[in-house]
Amino acid sequence: MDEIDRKIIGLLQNDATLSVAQLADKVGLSPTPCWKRVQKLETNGVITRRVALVDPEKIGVGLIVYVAIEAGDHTPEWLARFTAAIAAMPEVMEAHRMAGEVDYMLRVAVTGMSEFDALYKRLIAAVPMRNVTSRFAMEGLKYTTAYPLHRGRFRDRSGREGEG
Amino acid sequence: MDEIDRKIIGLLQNDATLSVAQLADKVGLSPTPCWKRVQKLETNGVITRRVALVDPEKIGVGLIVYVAIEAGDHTPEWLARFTAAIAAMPEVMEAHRMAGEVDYMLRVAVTGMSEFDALYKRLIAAVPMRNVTSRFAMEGLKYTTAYPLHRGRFRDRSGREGEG
DNA sequence: GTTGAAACGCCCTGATG
DNA sequence: CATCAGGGCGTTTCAAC
Repeated sequence: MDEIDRKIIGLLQNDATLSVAQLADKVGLSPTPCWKRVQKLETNGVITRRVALVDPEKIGVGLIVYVAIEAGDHTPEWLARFTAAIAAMPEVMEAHRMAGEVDYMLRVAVTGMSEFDALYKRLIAAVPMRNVTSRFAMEGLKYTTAYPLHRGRFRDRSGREGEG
Repeated sequence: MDEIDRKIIGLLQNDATLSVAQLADKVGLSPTPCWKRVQKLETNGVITRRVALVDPEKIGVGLIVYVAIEAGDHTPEWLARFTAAIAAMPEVMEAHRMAGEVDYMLRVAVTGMSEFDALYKRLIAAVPMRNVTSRFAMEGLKYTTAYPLHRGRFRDRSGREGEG
């Protein structure tokens, strides 16, 4: 994982339709080794998948809601049931277990308030909640799936800190 | 935008490496019209881009933080400066203007606490803040870029409600 | 909508230096 | 790492039904 690998990742995170030839040109490599690097990034699990991004407004899921949840109780069973419940809900696009007051944060995409209300009811029916706070988005200011890449800050297999 | 289009979107949201032939087979179409539908979805802006998704842990950005912000003042200038500031910060992967108490929500990806602290300082230096509340993710339970697709609930060009 | 068939480019794999 | 060469697949466009 060197500077060239990071360049490849950065480019592919923004446009996965780039051909190996174009990619090689942009990172200053010939196609063959560039192709091998891409393969290795995929087999190593760095690049996990290639997907199409869709305009949510165009398909009618314009309402984004952030949901902060406090668990009803703190048991493995609760977590298991909660995890299974949100896994089965396509409207829940993201879920994290948090540090601090709030136990879980969800990012939800729905068509509108009525659909969100239905989701809320399914959620509280699936598992007991101590508190649920929903925050509704009015306007999207920024959205990207590209993670930030740092000049040479990473941790390699041996566990040492790296610096490009 | 009919049921077949929605199937195509659903499949491509999960795997953009599918060939037109495979896609056509899965949606019950022959390759030619299937290819035309994909083209139309792209020119109409439904499919906006194709990107590679990366494992954040593998590239060292394992810390996800949700930041709730109350604006220092409510003026167009504040919003303009804030928007410009976060646009220039690759660590800020998502930003929404919210309804209710919290004015803005950010989703941030960083290498660790020290980097988050540096980002926080850049943020409050860029524009005055009334309140900033940061919540740190311990564990990711779910993540998808695929928006939910509803059986025939959409709004077509003429503005009428549609039902498949 | 369907099938069939072209042309072209790219993917992927070897070989060599 | 670079370059060259090749087979095979997929895309893209065309024709006709």
